[in-house]
Amino acid sequence: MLIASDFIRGSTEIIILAHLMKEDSYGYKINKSISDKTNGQYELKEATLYTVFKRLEDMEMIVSYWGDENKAARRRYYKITDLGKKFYEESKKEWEDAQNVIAQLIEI
Amino acid sequence: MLIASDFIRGSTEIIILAHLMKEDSYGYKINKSISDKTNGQYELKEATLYTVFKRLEDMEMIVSYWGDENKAARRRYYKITDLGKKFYEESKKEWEDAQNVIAQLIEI
DNA sequence: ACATATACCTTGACACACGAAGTATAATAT
DNA sequence: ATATTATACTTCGTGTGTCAAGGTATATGT
Repeated sequence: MLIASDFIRGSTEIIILAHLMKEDSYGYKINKSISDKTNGQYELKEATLYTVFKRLEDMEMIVSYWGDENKAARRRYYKITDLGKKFYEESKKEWEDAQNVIAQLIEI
Repeated sequence: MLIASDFIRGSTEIIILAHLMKEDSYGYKINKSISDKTNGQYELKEATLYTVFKRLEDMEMIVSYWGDENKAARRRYYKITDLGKKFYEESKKEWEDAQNVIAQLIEI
């Protein structure tokens, strides 16, 4: 079953940052990873993905650099900054708080 | 701490329907209840609240009627329909699924 | 030659939440 | 008496995040 995007909205930044906490990565790979991890239940649309990268870079949560592939299509890698790491940890707490609040309100 | 509204987005309908599952109610009271239940961590803005009522009524999830108060300010009461009850139960399941998916993606 | 997979980018539209403002009555404080 | 606060609903315009639809480019398989 597919996940309604309005339930995910606002979580895309954290999801991407969570990936970058592990290692530098690039858009296409991150999206594949999301799709795999959720058994196809969820995947970001490309337009959304690159919009979020742009936003996170403007916020200085991530920086980007071109991979030196001489073979395949060029990849733009993203790296999380110290600010981004801090933001990720805080956002995760906020997310948990929000889930608790909503769960209480809808009586789960 | 206040809850970021993007974490709530998409949950407002369920939150309101959850209240109406208990009993018919009106906007002001529902919002007070939300504020009380969350110890002030969250409250819907009035514009949002009435927008959601409008949307739910258009979707035939709820119906409304004027209260017969002869004393205080007039109240518009809302009642959940059978369709609304069904929608509520389904949405709750979807919400839980979405939370599990996100939790997995951000490694909680 | 053609299709498919990889990989990135941009533009415009849409839906939801919200800020700001307004209307109206009842209760309470000064 | 009159000013303020609490109750209660409404409408209009704006902003943000997501997405549909389109595009570019290279490598590999058939």
